[in-house]
Amino acid sequence: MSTVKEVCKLAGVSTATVSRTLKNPERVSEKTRERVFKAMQESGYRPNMLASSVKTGKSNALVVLVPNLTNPFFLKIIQGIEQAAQEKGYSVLLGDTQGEPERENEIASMVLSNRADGLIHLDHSFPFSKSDAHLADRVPVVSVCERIKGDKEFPVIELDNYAATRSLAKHLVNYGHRKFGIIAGQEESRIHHDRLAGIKGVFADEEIPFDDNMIVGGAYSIEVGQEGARELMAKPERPTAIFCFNDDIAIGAIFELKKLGLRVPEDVSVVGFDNIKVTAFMDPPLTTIDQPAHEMGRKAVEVVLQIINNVPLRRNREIFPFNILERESSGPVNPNF
Amino acid sequence: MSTVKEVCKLAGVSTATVSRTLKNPERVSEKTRERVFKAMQESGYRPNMLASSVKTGKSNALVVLVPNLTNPFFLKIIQGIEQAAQEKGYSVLLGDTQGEPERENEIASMVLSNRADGLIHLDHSFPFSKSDAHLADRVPVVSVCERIKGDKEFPVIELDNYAATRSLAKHLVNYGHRKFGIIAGQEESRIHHDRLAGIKGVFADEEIPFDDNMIVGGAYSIEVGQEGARELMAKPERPTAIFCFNDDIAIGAIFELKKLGLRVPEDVSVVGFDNIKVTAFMDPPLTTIDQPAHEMGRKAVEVVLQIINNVPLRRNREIFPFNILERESSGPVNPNF
DNA sequence: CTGTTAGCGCCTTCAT
DNA sequence: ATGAAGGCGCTAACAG
Repeated sequence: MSTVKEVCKLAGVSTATVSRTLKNPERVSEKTRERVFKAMQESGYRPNMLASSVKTGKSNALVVLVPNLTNPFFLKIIQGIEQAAQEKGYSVLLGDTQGEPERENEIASMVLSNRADGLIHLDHSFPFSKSDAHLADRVPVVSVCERIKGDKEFPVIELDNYAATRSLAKHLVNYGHRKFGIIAGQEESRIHHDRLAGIKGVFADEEIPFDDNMIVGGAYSIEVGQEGARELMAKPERPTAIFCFNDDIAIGAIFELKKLGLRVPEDVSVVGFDNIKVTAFMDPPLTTIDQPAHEMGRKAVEVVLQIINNVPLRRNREIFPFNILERESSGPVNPNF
Repeated sequence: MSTVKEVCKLAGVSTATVSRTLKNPERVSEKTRERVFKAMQESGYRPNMLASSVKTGKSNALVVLVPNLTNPFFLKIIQGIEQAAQEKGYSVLLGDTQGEPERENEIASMVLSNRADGLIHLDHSFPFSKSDAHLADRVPVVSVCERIKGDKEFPVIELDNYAATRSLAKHLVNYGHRKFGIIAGQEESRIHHDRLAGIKGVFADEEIPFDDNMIVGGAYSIEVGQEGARELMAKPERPTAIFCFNDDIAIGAIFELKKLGLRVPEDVSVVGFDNIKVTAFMDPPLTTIDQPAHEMGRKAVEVVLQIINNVPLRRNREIFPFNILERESSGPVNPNF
């Protein structure tokens, strides 16, 4: 790989002129510009990004921390991030944390060692290690779809989870359901709270009794959905409708309900959350909440770049609108069930 | 962010000693080592990766080119890549190309500008622009699951696609099927050829006639699966079994067949390819080919690192074993159909 | 408009 | 075992 110097020799100019030809072409006469470009061609010159980054202190890269790469919902977000980043001339460093704190720490530390200028976090954990915590103050961080817990309030891009589950709950209540089950994900997270509160709010409005032992689950996976459905249907008072806190859980739940010989939605209604692509093609198509994941990813990039460029943020929370998709996995309560 | 110099001052040593403390601790006396570490702590020092990369000429990063981030199969590969890279101290730059040549060119050029040391490609296109082609000769490139077309033979990690579709075809023929349809992805790629050849090989063995107008499709998406199924079922001689060249296509095909009032597998058998997670939880669970995507991703990292480190490769093609999963979307031919 | 010069932060001989 | 000094490739004043 050839360097500036070779281009200098070939074009008969100084390094400054070469640099300028690339960064401020208008400050170079057309003649020399052409000569320099030609020299670049001939020598196969490529500017060394790293070298210029050392100078400017900017790596033009963003790190994305994702708890689980195989969750299609995250992928939609990441795709949005990726596209927005490309448009802005940034590249994306991907870190699959598997929810393990050590991995989070290690990946997050990339932004401390100048590999990246900012960090986008798709989980609720504080990603830095204790010893790095004080360094993290100056680092541009944004969280998407979750809120990072801890003292510092990081900017966040999120859905109105409370209103979303309210609308799901109303939808099911309107169908006559009174006995519910919930299969949740990780319970420590903020979105868990918001979603639960939304449901319980409707129950309170409608004076529907609900016992917390009808909440099962613990992770956002198909397997948890299966296990959760089995558990709920073994309760003394079986639910006629089940809230699943994401679509993967709903996929597992529906699979298991069918295996138990139950029909969806004739016997049990099931609703999901996220609207991953495949839910529209399931049997039955899943009633769920559509999150504008792609747009949320784009917004995350926008916000983190504002922080990087010291543009003051309008607000610390960006709340995106949801959309309830009433498909065929939910229906009227079955009086004979 | 503090630099070496501050550590020097605090510890009362030279920059060389600080550098050595990190890279060759054994060459520094225990006393000073401790002093230096303490100084690092106090000043919150983080080595600037970029700066050292300029010196060493290694960025310790790999670029991954993906045609479509939302395809779950690619995600399994990427997860494998990510993990292996992390273990080796490399970070992963992700580039979603959307199959667009310009994007490919731009992302691939990162490896020319020293942002990355190597490139892993999940598509069959030659990723560099024409003007970069001659520079690409010296760049470590590996392709996974596809073979990069062009003059140069890049190392490739792949499945025995021929044998895999052979086994699917035998499976269906054993069930008595004689009338087939195929919904394919992009037809220019090598894997398309191999998979088609595998199927036709079995047809030849069994003297089963097959007309190429029973091949439809054009992309690896759910929508193409839907459209393909509709098209095939409108043919004068309807197939009793359909090969889908990936699982997304199969998902769309099954959805559409049901919509047409047909039962799977009682009326029509459907088989997929890849074994993405959700296929095990569909109704009916999909018969498909399991690819060890995770391991293939890991292998890709291993191979590209060998090239980077000038370790001679044992072979230019690594062929991974497949596994046919006979689930419930395929069954005996229906004589009344 | 162009060249000279002085670094960016780190690594690495070469001395001591 | 440690320090001084030069340089990786590029950028950014400052001159001219």
